[in-house]
Amino acid sequence: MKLATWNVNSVKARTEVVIAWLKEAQPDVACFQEIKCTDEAFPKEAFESLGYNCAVHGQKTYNGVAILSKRPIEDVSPRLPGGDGDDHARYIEAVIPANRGVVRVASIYAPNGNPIGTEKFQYKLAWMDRLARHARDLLANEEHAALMGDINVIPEPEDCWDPRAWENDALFQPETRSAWRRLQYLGYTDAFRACHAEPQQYTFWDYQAGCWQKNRGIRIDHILLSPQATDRLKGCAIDRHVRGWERPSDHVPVWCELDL
DNA sequence: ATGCCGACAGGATGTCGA
Repeated sequence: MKLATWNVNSVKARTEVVIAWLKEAQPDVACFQEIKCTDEAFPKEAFESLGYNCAVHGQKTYNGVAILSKRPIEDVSPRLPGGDGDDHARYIEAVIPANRGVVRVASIYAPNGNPIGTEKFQYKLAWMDRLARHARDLLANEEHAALMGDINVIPEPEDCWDPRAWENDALFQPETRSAWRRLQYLGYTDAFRACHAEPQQYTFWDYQAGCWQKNRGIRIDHILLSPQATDRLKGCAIDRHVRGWERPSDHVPVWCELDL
């Protein structure tokens, strides 16, 4: 079973690119972030014609997440527990039946948090705390779970082209990286790092300053697997080439294969 | 240097992203 995540940076502006990638990659499940549209404006029919069911938690202009699945989508919950008054559409979770058992998947768009020293950074940390609490609660189910998305964390210095360039950025603060480690201490595995040791493997390249051409990127899109899902992990990869397509997102898809 | 790019809403240019 192939599970993928991709921050598409507007699904309306990217529909053709997304369709091209779905046809090429053929994921069983695809989690999208930053769809930047309401549920009504989501181009469901285009994806349904490729055989996908859609669960959408949209929002006008900003944020917005979705789950596409070739199999039925069950038990959809369109928010992360604990967000009192938080109206950002940053989380959707559902259960997908597999050949053997089920897999719980979440499409996650964690806050950016810049600039540091502001309420935006506090919001980022509070949101990561909520994510950790919910991730902890999910472990009690002892099920296959894949928490995937734009987590907006650079885990280690080797996950960016120049750590000094990121030292004042919210994505690389000690508190941010601590929140990331907490998810792993709970028992979740970074699927990409479980499969690959090479440094400088990126999922995002800024549109500006020729970052793509110079390969100045960061690895911020992640797949976190529960222990049960990790035991089924067969492989994980970054679809880097998609960044070179016409009118690309600034992020590229990340996917993993689970023996389910 | 806080811009360089790109999407959005709206109908000019400010906000946001990372």
